[in-house]
Amino acid sequence: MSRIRTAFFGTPDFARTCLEGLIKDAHFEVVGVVTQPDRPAGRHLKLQPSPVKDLVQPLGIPVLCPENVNEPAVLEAISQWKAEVAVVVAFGQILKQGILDLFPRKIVNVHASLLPRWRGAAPIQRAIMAGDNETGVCLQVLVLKLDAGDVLGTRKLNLDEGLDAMDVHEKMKPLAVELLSVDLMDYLRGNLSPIPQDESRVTYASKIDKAECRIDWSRKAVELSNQIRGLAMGPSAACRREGQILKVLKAKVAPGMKGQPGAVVGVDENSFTVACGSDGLQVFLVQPESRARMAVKEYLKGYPLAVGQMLE
RNA sequence: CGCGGGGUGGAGCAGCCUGGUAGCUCGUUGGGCUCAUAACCCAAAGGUCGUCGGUUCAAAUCCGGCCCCCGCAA
Repeated sequence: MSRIRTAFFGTPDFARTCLEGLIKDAHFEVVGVVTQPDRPAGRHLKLQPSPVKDLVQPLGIPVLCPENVNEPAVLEAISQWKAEVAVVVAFGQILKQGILDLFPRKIVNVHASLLPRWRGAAPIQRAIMAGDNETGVCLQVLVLKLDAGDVLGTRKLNLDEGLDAMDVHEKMKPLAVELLSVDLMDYLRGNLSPIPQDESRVTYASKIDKAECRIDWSRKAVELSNQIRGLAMGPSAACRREGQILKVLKAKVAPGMKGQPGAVVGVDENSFTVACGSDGLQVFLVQPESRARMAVKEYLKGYPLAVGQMLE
């Protein structure tokens, strides 16, 4: 059995998991990887390799880290790999026609939503923030228009168990790997017909803006819960206590709690509850400014809260 | 040299500015109360105050070096 020569484009942790899956899969031979250049990151802004580069470098697989993949020189280097198929997962750069031409109908993308819903940058977060009941992962043929390709396969994920973006991200990993090992193979063998997206159902998942992280206590508790869960992976939702930022990382709706929005209306050993526009929000995990995240149980020992106190 | 916060009994914090008895909320252990308890009452154990040096009669506190941790940002 000859293995399919495969090129991989990806950058963060999620892409790394997908790549690991491909490398372990005997049907594929990963002959080259493209990822984002090392970026300054961490506490002193030292250059850090992407998770994908980190995985692949010790394995001796060729890696390209171009500032812009669409440069002719980069295209040329990629074509040298003589890959038959390309897989793109959270790469972070827009692929233009030049790349697509290297892999006619054989460049596919794993996208973390149920396309055509949530095309774009932050699909997991947007699905949760919008209060969707389900989301998922799908495999699509890459086309020039962002996330608008024919869909090859889908794996659904129920969203209604208080999962936050971090949880969903983790649950999606094995589903993505499955799409690449099963659905992609089916497609390449011609056993699967691509399904065009229904353009009337398209929504866009624009990237998260920091301004969206502010908790507005006058909103409904259920909306705040969605906001908190959706932002759990990125910057996190935050309010202020006496001028200091207080991130809220885990909370649930406390039905029936009433009070002036932002007022603490209940405190017990493991949580505190804040009144919202409707119902209340019971908070379990927080992160004070300049501190590590901590359970509210611990938080209350050092930062006592009393009923009646206001959060902004 | 990206910006900022911090290292104080097992946990989360206060005390530092204005040097002079190691504090708070918990936890742990023992005892009491109780039909009972994760509740309540009493008591106890447990800390080289990150580290090295300096100033001082005296340093958790002031000064300097070093180590470590965290947040923001990207």
